[in-house]
Amino acid sequence: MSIHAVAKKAGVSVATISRVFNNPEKVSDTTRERILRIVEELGYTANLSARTLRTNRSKALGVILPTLLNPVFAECLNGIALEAARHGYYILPLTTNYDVRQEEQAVSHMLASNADGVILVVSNPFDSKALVRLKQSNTPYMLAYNRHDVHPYVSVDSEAAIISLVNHFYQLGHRRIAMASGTLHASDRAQQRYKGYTKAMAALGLTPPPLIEIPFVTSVIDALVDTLQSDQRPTALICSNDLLAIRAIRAAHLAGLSVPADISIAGFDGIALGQELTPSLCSIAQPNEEIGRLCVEKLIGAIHAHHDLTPHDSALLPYLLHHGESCAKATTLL
Amino acid sequence: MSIHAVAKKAGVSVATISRVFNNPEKVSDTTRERILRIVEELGYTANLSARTLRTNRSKALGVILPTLLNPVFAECLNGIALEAARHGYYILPLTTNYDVRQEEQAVSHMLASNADGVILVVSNPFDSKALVRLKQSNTPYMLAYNRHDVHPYVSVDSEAAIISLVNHFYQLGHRRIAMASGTLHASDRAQQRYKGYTKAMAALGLTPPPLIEIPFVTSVIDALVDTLQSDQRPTALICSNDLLAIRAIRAAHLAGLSVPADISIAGFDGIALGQELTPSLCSIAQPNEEIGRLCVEKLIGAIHAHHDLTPHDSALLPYLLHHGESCAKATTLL
DNA sequence: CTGTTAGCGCTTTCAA
DNA sequence: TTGAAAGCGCTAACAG
Repeated sequence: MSIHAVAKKAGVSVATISRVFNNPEKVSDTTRERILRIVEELGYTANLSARTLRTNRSKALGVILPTLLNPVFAECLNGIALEAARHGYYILPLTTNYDVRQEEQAVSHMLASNADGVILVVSNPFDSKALVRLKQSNTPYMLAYNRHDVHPYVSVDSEAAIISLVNHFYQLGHRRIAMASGTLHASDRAQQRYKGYTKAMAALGLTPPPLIEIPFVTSVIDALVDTLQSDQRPTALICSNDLLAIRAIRAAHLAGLSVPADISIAGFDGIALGQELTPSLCSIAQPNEEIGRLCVEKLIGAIHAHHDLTPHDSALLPYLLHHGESCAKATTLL
Repeated sequence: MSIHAVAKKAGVSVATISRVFNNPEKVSDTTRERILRIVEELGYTANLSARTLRTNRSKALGVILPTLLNPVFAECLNGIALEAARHGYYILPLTTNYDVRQEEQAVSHMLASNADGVILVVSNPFDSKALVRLKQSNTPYMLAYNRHDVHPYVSVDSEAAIISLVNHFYQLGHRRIAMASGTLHASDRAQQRYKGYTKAMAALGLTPPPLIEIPFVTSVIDALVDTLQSDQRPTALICSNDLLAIRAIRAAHLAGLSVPADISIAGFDGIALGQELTPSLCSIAQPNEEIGRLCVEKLIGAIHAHHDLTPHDSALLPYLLHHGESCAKATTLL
């Protein structure tokens, strides 16, 4: 079913059919309507590969994310999808599972697929070959969640966010405030969050216990139960993301502690599900959908203006401290 | 950066470059290696639009899902992505937000994008225009989660699953077993699950209370709190999916009930997160990744064999009853 | 083993 | 307002 079949049936040239879709005002009302009827009747849809090849524009935005199993990214993708659709763009999502090799492949795929722009989150923007490749390609792109001086990004100030969280705990009477994180070197966000933690602790004159760094392969619960059972256990635990916080709550439960009576636990990300849990999750909430939406808005702006995005286009969005039930005042017993 | 640039730089014809990628054995070792070096140097990647247009194969599988905000579908997509990658296929995911109009658009987009096959879950396969369109297109497709006699699908026997769950509750001493569900007409799965519930209750000689049907727009918690506070409240509640069950647990909490001491709550889907919660979620677990994986396997088999998939290719995968902490023996007080 | 060439379906200039 | 025709980048005969 090609444009030729439609042209033949309508008794016009293929150019006219094409115009009906791309420059409808250049076709007389009567023929346009007749053609549209035939198109409907035949169920014709333009072949996007041919269109893309010819115009060198795909109307598709590539989206490269670590995983969709973490709702943070699913929420962000949702924001991207809605805004893209609003502008008549398709999206081409790909996940990398936090693997730099896959990040590079994903970028290659986006370029090969003629994506008009790319939104991506990489493990580490400071040594990402994928990012270099993308920058060289002259395809407009936007980092989400990552932050780097020479690349445009949309993110939140994680460091400041954690500082405000530590201060919040302090005001609730907590002194033994610990932090748990995934592998630090695998994520610049985790690094920023940890940095905020050490800064805040220092500013308060508190000695931070060593970071509880949990490798990907390790069971979070196994890693935490020991710490939580020691008699020098923290009264408050900051987790570098919400999924980790949920597991920490379970670890506390298995260690015989109740949350928040015995220990306060907070996360980072603000996944929607956190508010539905019992206890509801205390978390630094990022505007995940809005991060995605804004990336699209800026990207499409750049595409239409025929210019690339620069660090000057970066944006830092406000975060929110969700006061969930998983955090409470420190008991004076410890 | 086209194939011509590479050919020019290598001093060969474009055909040779093409062969290096598609029939490497037809090119002498020395030229092949030289060309690969140049390709690397130039960062050349074949233009997929051109390739697809020419070959009429995209090596892409379309995936149409209701939403990625429900982990069931994110998990399924993950299974799809892994298996597709293993076979050298890309995926082209699209979400429809349970909207039939968007389902139709998604199918159109997949056809326009020359997807070699499509995996989809629709609201209701019995009146889906999207599904009819797809069937007529001669593009191989596979339904996931849905079940219908004239379409190929991969799913689980939801009805039998719920029956076993009701019996499980019965054996735990529960008699007032209620069910909550999203809008029934919007999902054939919800219908199957409800049917299993009424059948099982009848077989046990129990009178089922009316289904608690919760429209999309309504707050689940508001909808449930009343029921849970009545003195004829159920001692066990079956939710037609895990997200609903998580909200029901919260509603119980707000109604002053503790789970599972006062009320047992079970879900359906077996999202991975359910096992990390406290209490861990009792749920009928579907093999979500395997459902996705199998869809891909069958689809690629059909693509390579140049035949369509038929109802004969359908598969019903085994489910598992996760005995989570959210369910327990009925207290004899009621 | 390598080159020449037609043509996939579409858009777009140019001419009528 | 419409048509003819070139050409986007690639693959796959076919020829050598």
